[in-house]
Amino acid sequence: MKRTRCVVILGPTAVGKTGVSLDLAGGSFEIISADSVQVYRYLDIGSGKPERSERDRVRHYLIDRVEPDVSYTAGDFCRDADAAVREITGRGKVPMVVGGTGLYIDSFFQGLSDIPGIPTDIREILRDELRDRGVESMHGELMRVDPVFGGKISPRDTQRTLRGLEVFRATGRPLSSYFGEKRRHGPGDALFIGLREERDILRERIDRRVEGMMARGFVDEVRSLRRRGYGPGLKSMKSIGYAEIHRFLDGGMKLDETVERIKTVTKNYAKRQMTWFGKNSGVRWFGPAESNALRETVRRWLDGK
RNA sequence: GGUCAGGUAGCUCAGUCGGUAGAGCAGUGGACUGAAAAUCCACGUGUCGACGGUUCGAUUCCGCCCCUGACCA
Repeated sequence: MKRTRCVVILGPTAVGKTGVSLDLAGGSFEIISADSVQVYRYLDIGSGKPERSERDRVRHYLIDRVEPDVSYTAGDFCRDADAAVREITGRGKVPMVVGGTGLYIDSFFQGLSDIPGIPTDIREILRDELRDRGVESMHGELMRVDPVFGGKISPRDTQRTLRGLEVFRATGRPLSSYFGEKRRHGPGDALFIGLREERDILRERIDRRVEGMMARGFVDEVRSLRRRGYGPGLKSMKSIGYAEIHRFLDGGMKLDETVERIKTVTKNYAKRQMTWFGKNSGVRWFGPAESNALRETVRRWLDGK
């Protein structure tokens, strides 16, 4: 078996990826969700998961993959997506990767360096040190052990500073020393399709989408998450909307402010996604009026074995 | 009607002991190797409410007017 064929649908939030992918799926595709929030069980409304009925119609992978208290990563995604691709092709179908998490998609198709997992105690120690010393001091330490990586990031970039340090402490090697060693993951033969929408229209769609989530009981969803013991400290609960509603439930914001805030941060996010995907060469972009051309492109690609 | 507090960037506000002003948020552009819906970087000229006065010079001081809020009637 050589290169597995695969279609990828990407684009900013609220652009309509779910609808388009379900339209295209027909009987020949099964969908792999490349979405860092839809992987979590119980995060349904706020993550914009496809409806149950839609998931019954077309088989979906990597939705509800883990409980909300685990920390799912890009590496996990690569492994899981790999297995899903194998399963789908084994069933005689074509995998369609659909999602807006650029890091997941790039990691899967361009590969991720093979860095060992980090023991949780190292992460905990780092978090304590961060609290005591502050980011800049931590970044100073990173500059001593990995000036290449440290020099590329801001001294205030908490996330990457900690990442650099945890890799060094766990493996004794600078993170940057792994960068040359890439392991290829995804299928080599993929058709990348980007969904685009005019900026102002996308912003309006986001407003309506957030309002729809609130109407469908987003707040209750977060309440029940809390009842199950999934509090605001969890990684999954830092996701857009969830973090804001936790704050609302803790009395930190009024409801109307919360809704406005969610709309705003969703728009911020859509912009970041467009920046990410914009860098991606080899993506064929389609607007909302070009669904026929899109369909035709996919059909031709499928037939052109 | 009176008193007090305000009217400064799209929004919330800071400031100028008189020399035409700057933060946060928003917005725009960008980065991105296992938390990525995360994390981070860059970009700040606007009749400083209107009109007069004082002054070499007023957004700043004075007068008057308009608007907003609170309180008193």
